[in-house]
Amino acid sequence: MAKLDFSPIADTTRRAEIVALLRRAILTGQLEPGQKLNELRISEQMRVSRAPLREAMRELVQEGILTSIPYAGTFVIDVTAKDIIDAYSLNKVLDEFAIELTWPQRDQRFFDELDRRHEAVKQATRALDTTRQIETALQLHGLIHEWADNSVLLETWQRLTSRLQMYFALHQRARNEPVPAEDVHETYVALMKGSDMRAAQRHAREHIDLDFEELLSYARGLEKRASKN
Amino acid sequence: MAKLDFSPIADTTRRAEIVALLRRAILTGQLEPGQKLNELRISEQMRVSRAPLREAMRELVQEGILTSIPYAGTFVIDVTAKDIIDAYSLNKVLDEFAIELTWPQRDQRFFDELDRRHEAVKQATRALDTTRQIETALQLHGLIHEWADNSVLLETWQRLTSRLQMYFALHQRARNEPVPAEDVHETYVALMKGSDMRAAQRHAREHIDLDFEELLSYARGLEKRASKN
DNA sequence: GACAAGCAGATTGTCGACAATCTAACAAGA
DNA sequence: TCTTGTTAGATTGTCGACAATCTGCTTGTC
Repeated sequence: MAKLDFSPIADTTRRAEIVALLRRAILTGQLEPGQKLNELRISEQMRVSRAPLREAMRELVQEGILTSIPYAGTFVIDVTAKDIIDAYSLNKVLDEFAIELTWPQRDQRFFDELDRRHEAVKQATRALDTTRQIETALQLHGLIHEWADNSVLLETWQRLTSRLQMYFALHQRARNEPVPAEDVHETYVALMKGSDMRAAQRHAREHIDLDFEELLSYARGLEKRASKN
Repeated sequence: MAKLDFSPIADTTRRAEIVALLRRAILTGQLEPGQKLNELRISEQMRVSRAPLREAMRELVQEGILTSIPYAGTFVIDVTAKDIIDAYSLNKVLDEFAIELTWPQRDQRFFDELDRRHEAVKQATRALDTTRQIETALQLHGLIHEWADNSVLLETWQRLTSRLQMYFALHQRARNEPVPAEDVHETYVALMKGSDMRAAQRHAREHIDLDFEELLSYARGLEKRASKN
């Protein structure tokens, strides 16, 4: 028999498609933080009944990007400066752990995949596609978590990433400048190919802090705006 | 005005109650790993319709203790030795982080709460109430995560804890001996009250490893049994 | 004008029924 | 005997309607 790997077939339920649609809308900032999701309106727009929509929303609530208040409604989570700080500081810890687990397992396939994802970021950057740039950067970043061979870590990181992606998207949306033009991942990729694990861990931590400062200033702006109400 | 803290009123939806019921059934091992949840049967037993039940199940799927296959059913997650290893190794990392965050914030209220929870564990142990013993031990363990003042960390730890509680419950159920009789938390509490943070972190890691060995042997048994089918 | 009671509209929560899909058993053919 | 097609039953996925709850406005009273 030919040894062909079939990928799992796509989810065929409306629910799964709704989840994907909503998640994308939230993570790209099309649905803004705090905004209420009206079930009737959305279900009519999507041409589905409220049952699968509500189930989809329950999933996203547990995923941490929606929040629900009984009999009041379901809302996109609010973004506070503290949330961003918390998410980032945990992300650092997870990254250090992921690098530690991945390190002894690096092989040619890992390096190839690293390059592939790095290339995808550069391409999105050249195309000035900010949404895609965020996505690809997080995917590059996520390789160590996939490679770490720890399903709980991967799952945890993916949950965290949802929020990070949302924060970045909001940030990008807020300032209308184009994205950081130059390639900030060059050093990271080089270090992950190198032989000094501690250095890689250190850089991951510092590199994060870099983007972080920008995000935080955005979040502080949000805070101020909110406190006026 | 009298400064009285009101606790939030109970969730009034059926969905929330169903979630609580199902979670408890799973975490105490009344529903076994791999077991299928028949929607019609459960909804009849609980005297509710399938809609809130299905929404509840979606939540528990995202919580990581159920797994769903479209048109096939929703099942209690399987427990493999690797899952336990993964969960525990991540738990160690989170613990170290939580201790680091909590350390500078420890105050009298913290110490009091530590003692209170410690006392609850001892009481459950004396009463030979294994289920409650697991619960209280995890609550004692969770104090550092609550005190760390990092909402993302807390949320992450709670997700992880669900599984740990399930693993422990299964383990306790498997062997019919009474639980570890003596108080294994004495040292931990003392260290958390002390002044050597590194020592506390080290102990948390080692103490975990202790219980861990027992759990693992249980998981390996499961593996063997599964591979025979 | 301030305030409470009550009503109307909108929205969420829940229900029972129907449609789509899967599973397992059986039959037909090579 | 093995494979393939068919069918019946059971189960999950989805729908439209109804019940419970909230919100904001109006009304009446002081």
